[in-house]
Amino acid sequence: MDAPGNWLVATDTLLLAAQLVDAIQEGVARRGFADVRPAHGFAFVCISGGDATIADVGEYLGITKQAAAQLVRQLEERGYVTRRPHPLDARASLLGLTARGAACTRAAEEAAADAVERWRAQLGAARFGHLQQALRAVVRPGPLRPAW
Amino acid sequence: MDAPGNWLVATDTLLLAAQLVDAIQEGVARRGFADVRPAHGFAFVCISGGDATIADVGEYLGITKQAAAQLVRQLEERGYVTRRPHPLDARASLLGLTARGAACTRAAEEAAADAVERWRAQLGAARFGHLQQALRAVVRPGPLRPAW
DNA sequence: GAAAAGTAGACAGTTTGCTTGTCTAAATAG
DNA sequence: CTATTTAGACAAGCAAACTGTCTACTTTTC
Repeated sequence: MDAPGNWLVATDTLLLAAQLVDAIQEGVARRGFADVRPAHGFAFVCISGGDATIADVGEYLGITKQAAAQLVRQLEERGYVTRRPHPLDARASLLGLTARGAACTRAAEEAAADAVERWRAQLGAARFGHLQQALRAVVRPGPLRPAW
Repeated sequence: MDAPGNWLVATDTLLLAAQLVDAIQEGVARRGFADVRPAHGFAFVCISGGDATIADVGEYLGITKQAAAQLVRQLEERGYVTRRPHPLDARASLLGLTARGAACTRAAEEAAADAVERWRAQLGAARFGHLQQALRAVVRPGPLRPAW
């Protein structure tokens, strides 16, 4: 029941994710976006989908509306996000990425791709494919919370 | 260069790690340890190694000595950790796990093993073995910081 | 062996990211 | 038209991190 390898797999997973986050963070900063945190990047993903509101961002990140509002305000002040009135609901605002926001999203994707590319190089195409498949199979879709 | 699958692999990795953290946290709480956070668990790993000081914990977790001191104080108050004088250095204290601390560590390992066991069940032995191997191959040893 | 420099950890204050609670204005259901 | 829900703002509070400063002890250097 208590397969000894399982704990090792767990720590490897956590360690790998932590290193990936660090690599993305570092790569994004190196590309000129030093004032964004990982959670901001995840918010970008949600916002770039188009037509997201503050409440949507909150639900996506698994935080309260208030926390999401604060996060969006920061991104607005820093020039990553704009708000325009919702055409159908005068209470709400629709969020959108500025050019800088889109550039930052691209930087994050590039940094992530670079890091993952190293995995591919280390594993070779076949084993990398297995990894890719296995991840897809065990992960459940859900919000990308900046947990722990 | 910009392999489209890479970003997906990255988000799957992050998502999987977040879900794993949640599962461990939930399993540990269900086993009777509701007052510990993930970072505490990582501190236990460091402390259970034996002969760790507060500064060691701080370095291991990638936080300042002050933050580590506060964390250790909480764990002491909650009965997970003890301090004894350092035999060679009157300034320092050596940390150790109490029985409760050891039990909590075991609970975390069990919860993690349970979560990973689900992966094994979903993948089958062969594909799980590939995952295990691939993780081992790409992860670099390092401190298990509660990053992001 | 004494003076200088470094280190372990405590104490105090500040920042930050999140929380709950309350409020408004607008939308929707009856 | 009234009652309920909802989007988001405002305020206060909490907790985990940070920096800065201090004391006591060790280690290094002369």
